[in-house]
Amino acid sequence: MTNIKKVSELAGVSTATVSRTLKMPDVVTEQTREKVMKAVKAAGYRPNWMATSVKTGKSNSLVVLVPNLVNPFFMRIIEGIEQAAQEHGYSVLLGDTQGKASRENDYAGMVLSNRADGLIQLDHSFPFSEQDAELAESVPMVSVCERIEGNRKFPYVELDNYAAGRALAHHLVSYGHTKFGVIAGQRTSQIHRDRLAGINGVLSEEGIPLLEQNIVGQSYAIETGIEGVRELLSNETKPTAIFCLNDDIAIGAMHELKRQGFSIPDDISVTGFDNVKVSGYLDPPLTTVDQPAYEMGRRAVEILIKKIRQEPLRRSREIMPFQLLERQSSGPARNSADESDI
Amino acid sequence: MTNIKKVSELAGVSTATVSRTLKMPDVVTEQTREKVMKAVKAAGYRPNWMATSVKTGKSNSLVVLVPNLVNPFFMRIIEGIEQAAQEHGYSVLLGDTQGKASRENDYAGMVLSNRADGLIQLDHSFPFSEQDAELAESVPMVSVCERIEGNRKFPYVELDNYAAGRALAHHLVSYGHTKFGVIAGQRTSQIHRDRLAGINGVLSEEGIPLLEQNIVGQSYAIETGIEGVRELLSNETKPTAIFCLNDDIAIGAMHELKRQGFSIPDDISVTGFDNVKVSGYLDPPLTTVDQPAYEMGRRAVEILIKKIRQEPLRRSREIMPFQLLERQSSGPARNSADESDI
DNA sequence: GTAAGCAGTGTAATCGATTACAGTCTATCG
DNA sequence: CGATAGACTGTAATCGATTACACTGCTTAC
Repeated sequence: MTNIKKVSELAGVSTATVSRTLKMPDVVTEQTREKVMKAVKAAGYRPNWMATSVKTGKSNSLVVLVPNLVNPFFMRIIEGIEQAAQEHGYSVLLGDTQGKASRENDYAGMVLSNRADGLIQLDHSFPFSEQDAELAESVPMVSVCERIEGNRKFPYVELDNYAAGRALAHHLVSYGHTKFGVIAGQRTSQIHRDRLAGINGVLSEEGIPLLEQNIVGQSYAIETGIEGVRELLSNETKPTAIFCLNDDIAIGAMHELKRQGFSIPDDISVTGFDNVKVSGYLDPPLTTVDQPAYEMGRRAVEILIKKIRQEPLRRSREIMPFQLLERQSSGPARNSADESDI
Repeated sequence: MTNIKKVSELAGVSTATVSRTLKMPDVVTEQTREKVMKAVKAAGYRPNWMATSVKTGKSNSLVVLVPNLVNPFFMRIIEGIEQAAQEHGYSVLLGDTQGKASRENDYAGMVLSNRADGLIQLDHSFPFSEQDAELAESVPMVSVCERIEGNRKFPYVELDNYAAGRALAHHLVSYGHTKFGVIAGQRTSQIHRDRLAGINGVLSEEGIPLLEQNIVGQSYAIETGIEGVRELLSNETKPTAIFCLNDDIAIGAMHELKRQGFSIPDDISVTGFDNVKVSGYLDPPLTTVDQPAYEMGRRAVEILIKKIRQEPLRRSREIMPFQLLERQSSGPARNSADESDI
């Protein structure tokens, strides 16, 4: 292994000078700088990252906790995180938690053992274990999309999910829909509550009931959409419009509806959430809410780095703008009241 | 910061004993073990990861170089990588290269500076810069899906892309197709060459020509599929079947074909490659080749760790099995020879 | 001509661990 | 009873850097 000592011997200077040449080139003479640089090249020397980290106490790494890697929406966020981190000289440790607490504990522990300087949580849970909870209070941590549960004071970057829920609801109500179904994801998350509250807000203002039995599903997967549709259609009052709480669910829902011979949106309208790449290329293209996922990832990193550097935050909540994308999976409600069978 | 010294004072033992209690619990007395563990708990102590790494010379991290995070196929691979790494006590540093050499250099450099112990490359390029090339010879590196270019001797895990190309071609030829189009991704990659060679192999055996002008596209994106279809349909002889060299391209191609009023597969058959999650839920579901992406990621890690530990490899090429999924986007070729307009 | 100041470099302490080596204590054996 | 082995524990060197402090030599000011 080529270390700083070897280089210093090669260059005929002290290790201190080598270190200075590399970190603060302007404090050494041009002569020595040249000597040192030549030795560095000759030896193929790279400072040992770990050693530098021990000394400086900074790892220049961030951990990102993701419940599920395959969701393209998360990946957009992570892309933003990765870019911004890179630009600030940080690197990203990937923590696929699969939503399991033990995994979260493990990855979150990285910050406590100086393996990472900060933590970005994409899920809604507090990722530390009970016994680490106290230590964790001072850990730089930010959540994106979700809000960390409990009355913790961690900053977060999220969408105005309530308003987005309202926007979608208004959109469908204005098309004359009165019978709704909802296929939900993780029920325990704040996202779920906010989106549903937004939808419910509009519906109750309009005097439209949303029965508990018409809210089905509990995971953000394509299969949930399929099962959700089956469940909704087995109820006595069939919906003419289905809110899917993310695009994957909507993909499954649309697939199953078409398989059963329903036409979208003529028989039933479907909406999603997130605007993943494919949703614009489905048949029909999916009406959904666009989230600036990439930008949200970037913002999370900027906030986190401020936290790490102990710079003051202007605000601890960052609400990003959404955009309702009215595409062709939603349309006017059927006129007649009886489409009990096709 | 709570360090080992503080704990040792708290427990009334030496730092050596603390270290031993944590790493080799069986060499200390039960008494001291208890004392130490109590102090560890009381102080909320976690060994400093960086310090351990400096001493042991191992970072227990792997870098993964990905050209594009949003491709769900890559994410499946990374999921496998992440899982396997975790199980072996390694963590994953994510390197989104965007296909740029400078980025690759940066991330690959992590191994040279002891920030990571090994490297997994998902792209086909040799990720080190010219001046690092020599040092890089001894770096533990594995490529997945792709093969690192140049006559380097790095192990890789891949599909039999040639055979998979042949399988798809056989499938379409057996349906009576004779006029083909290909929408390709990255032309420089080995994958591209192998898949195309497989297709070409079958076609030439069958005496079916594949003109250069019917091979279009050069990136693995949905938009490539759209543009590719436009380009193919503007040629004088229109294809009755289109090979898309990945599923994203196929998604775009199907979308554009349907937009132009073509029926799939009645007018034109479409095939993909990779079997990403959504491809089974498209309308019609996409005929494609399934790659065991998750498993490939796992295998890559296993091989890499063997390399890191300098254990001998049984073989340096790992060819994974594929599976042709015949779904509904492909079917019999139209009988008539003239479907010049619809 | 001497003191002060400054630029450039070296010496050695330090970061937080691990671990070779040495030392202490107890148990066992002849 | 003394020697010896074995079980624990402590001391201090070490990993590969960074950096406070000290030192040297030169310039400038009085």
